[in-house]
Amino acid sequence: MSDYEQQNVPPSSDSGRDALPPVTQHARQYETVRNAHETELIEDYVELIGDLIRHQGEARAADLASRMGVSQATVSKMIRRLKELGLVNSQPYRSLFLTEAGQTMAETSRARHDIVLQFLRALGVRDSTARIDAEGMEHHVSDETLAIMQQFTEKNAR
Amino acid sequence: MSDYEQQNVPPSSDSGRDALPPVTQHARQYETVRNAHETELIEDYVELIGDLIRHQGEARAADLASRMGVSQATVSKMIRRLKELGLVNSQPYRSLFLTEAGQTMAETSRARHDIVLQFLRALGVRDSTARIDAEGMEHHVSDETLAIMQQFTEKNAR
DNA sequence: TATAAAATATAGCCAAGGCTAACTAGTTAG
DNA sequence: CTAACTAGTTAGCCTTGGCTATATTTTATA
Ligand SMILES: [Mn+2]
Ligand SMILES: [Mn+2]
Ligand SMILES: [Mn+2]
Ligand SMILES: [Mn+2]
Repeated sequence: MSDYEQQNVPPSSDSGRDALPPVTQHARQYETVRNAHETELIEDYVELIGDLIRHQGEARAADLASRMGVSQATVSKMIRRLKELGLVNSQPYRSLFLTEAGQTMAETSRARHDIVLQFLRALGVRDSTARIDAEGMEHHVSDETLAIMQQFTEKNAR
Repeated sequence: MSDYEQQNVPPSSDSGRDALPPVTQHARQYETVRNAHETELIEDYVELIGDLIRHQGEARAADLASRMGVSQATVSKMIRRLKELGLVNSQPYRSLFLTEAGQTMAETSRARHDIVLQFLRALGVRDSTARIDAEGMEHHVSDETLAIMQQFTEKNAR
């Protein structure tokens, strides 16, 4: 009964600047983000396993835990998932290996990660900040944008 | 007993190019990403509610659902969370309002979102791609990088 | 070579963020 | 003014990705 309205500035045609995107396109934006989040962690783990093998000769669960900043139990559970997904091979209590599919994913992810990182550095972002930002951004950069970043980096300095 | 080793290329000093970051710093990268993911959705909802109010005069749960590409049940649950967090006010079955805190968050998020979007456009990314990428990237861009993006956009065209 | 320590695994708990199905409240048309 | 439709809520289920505590297995050391 009593009107509880608090403000309710009416549309008045064009209140703000940029209009809202069409509903379908808008929904696609968020859907893309949700999809990226589904694979993000998987990619980071696989990429890290690949990096550990390249840099230290082997990947142990304990290294994953300390580098990820997460408990060993969390890593253990994740490794089970990676095996189920056919990305990792290992015997219990032994170090980890990437399957063919895992190696492919690791390479793809690392390449993408590097492009984003180098782009940020080329833009003028400090190295430690660039590393942090790249870790999150890499999963949300389209191929189109990635290509443009790579060109930019090539042109602008090293 | 039998050796199951598959490859195991030893460290050989410097296998790859860029060395791995120190463990603590490396962990901080992933922690930052995890933190961003905790607030991401909240920010997107609040930002969207603000945008709907600005552009259509009110924000209804149904609009949130169609724009987010998600079921009404999901939105309803989220709204309860937003209320618990003190970001949103509403009576059951009525439209949504932002609290003071909610408005502040909406403005901050929108400003950040716009900077990232305009930066991508200035870089040369097509509009529809830029919108998709910005929706995910915005949550992983540090203040430092954001400032640099803004400068870049100002210098480089519109 | 026992035994202590370190690494890995498993169990069980929790919160977030999806979903469908069933129910309830508001709004609109006849 | 009632019936039908639309909008919003609630319940219950699921997966993901954290955690702690407790086993188990390997590895190192006395
Ligand atoms: Mn990452
Ligand atoms: Mn993300
Ligand atoms: Mn946004
Ligand atoms: Mn977003």
